[in-house]
Amino acid sequence: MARKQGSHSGITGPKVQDAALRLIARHGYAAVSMRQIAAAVGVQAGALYNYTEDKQSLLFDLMQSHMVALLEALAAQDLHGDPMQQLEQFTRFHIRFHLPRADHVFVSYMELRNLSPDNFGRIEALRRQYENALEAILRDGQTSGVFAVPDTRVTTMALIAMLTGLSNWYRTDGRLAMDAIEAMYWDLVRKAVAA
Amino acid sequence: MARKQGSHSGITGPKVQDAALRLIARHGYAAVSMRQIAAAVGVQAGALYNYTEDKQSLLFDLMQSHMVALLEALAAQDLHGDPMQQLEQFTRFHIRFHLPRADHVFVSYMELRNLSPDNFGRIEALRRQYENALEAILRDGQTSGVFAVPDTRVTTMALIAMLTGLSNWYRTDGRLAMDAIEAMYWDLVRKAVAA
DNA sequence: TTTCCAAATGAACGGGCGTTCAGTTAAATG
DNA sequence: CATTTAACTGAACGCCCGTTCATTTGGAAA
Repeated sequence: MARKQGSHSGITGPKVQDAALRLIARHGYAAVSMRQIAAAVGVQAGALYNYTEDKQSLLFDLMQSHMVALLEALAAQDLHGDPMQQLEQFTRFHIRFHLPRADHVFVSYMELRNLSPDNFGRIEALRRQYENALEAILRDGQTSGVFAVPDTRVTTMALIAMLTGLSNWYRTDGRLAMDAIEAMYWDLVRKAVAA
Repeated sequence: MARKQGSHSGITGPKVQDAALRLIARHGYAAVSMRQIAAAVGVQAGALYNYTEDKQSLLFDLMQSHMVALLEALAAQDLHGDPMQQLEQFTRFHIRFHLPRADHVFVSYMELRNLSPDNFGRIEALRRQYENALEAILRDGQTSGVFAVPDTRVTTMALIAMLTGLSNWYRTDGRLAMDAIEAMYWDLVRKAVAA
């Protein structure tokens, strides 16, 4: 019953990624089987291997594409103005990028230990790039006297944890809209680092 | 070769918990087998069932004991003084309690989705108790005008995420001692909520 | 209409899984 | 020393795992 209607490679491929993302975010990489992913796509397990080398690559590709999209979107922001303005742009960008991608965020931060050592190193390097972008803003502000942070590295990690943690409890049907959340978090960030 | 020397139930029991905690923190609940845990303890897989009803209970007990210990330690703090002082005590307590328990923290925040619905509800209730303790302080400070937070619930979640995230990158052999970290995080927290 | 081949099937591979349990061991008890 | 029993073994249960591959299918190309 192969190829029931039309050529499928352009359709099934993305469906595999989508199903894998949703299932892994929900149950965890180790708890999801290739047969479950295949069932969600509507094929047999063997067919998945037309679209991924193996299960590990499936996880790595999900995480890499998320990180690459994040870094590209950040670059496209073209942050400008003084450090305080740049920090506001970064903060709002972070929230706006992450909130609609709850599954990606979940997988990227919870499944690091299921990556092979090589793949872990690659994802870590991308993460560090992103952290460094924030730290550069904090250093600029510290130098120019706009910020008074105890340590730029520690503050970077603290702020990213605070912002990313939002994805763990925010619900689109909750009592607060994204704009309101964004304003509240910017308020907290601004005060925390202000001189 | 049963019972090689002395009665073991008081020894093997804790060893099972320790091995399970370390292995689950390292590899994840679903990725760790009962046989691996047994091997780390030095027994056969079947012997584990003298100490736990099943694998699920092993995970739940680890998380519950962590949360109960956290709430008991918090109660023992007997927070006193004005809201700002109480917030400082809470912040420093949180860091001092969590930093030496990296494995417990990791498991408690990463394996929630591997709990059965009933067990999930129980752990969530304990977590909410802890969050509420912080939110009560924030509300007091907001009422008395010492704090100026945008929303006590949002601020609670933001602060806890920031503080707990520390466990994900702090290394005891890193460049910063716990006391220094504690002071830095308190600095960030204080400024973020101050009126 | 015939040929071609991308796409998917379905069975099979060896192996590991959580859990149970009859049997064995050796420390504790009398 | 004889008995009891807590602690553990080792084998077995049925089941699911990731991955491979010969085979089948049916739309597209000639």
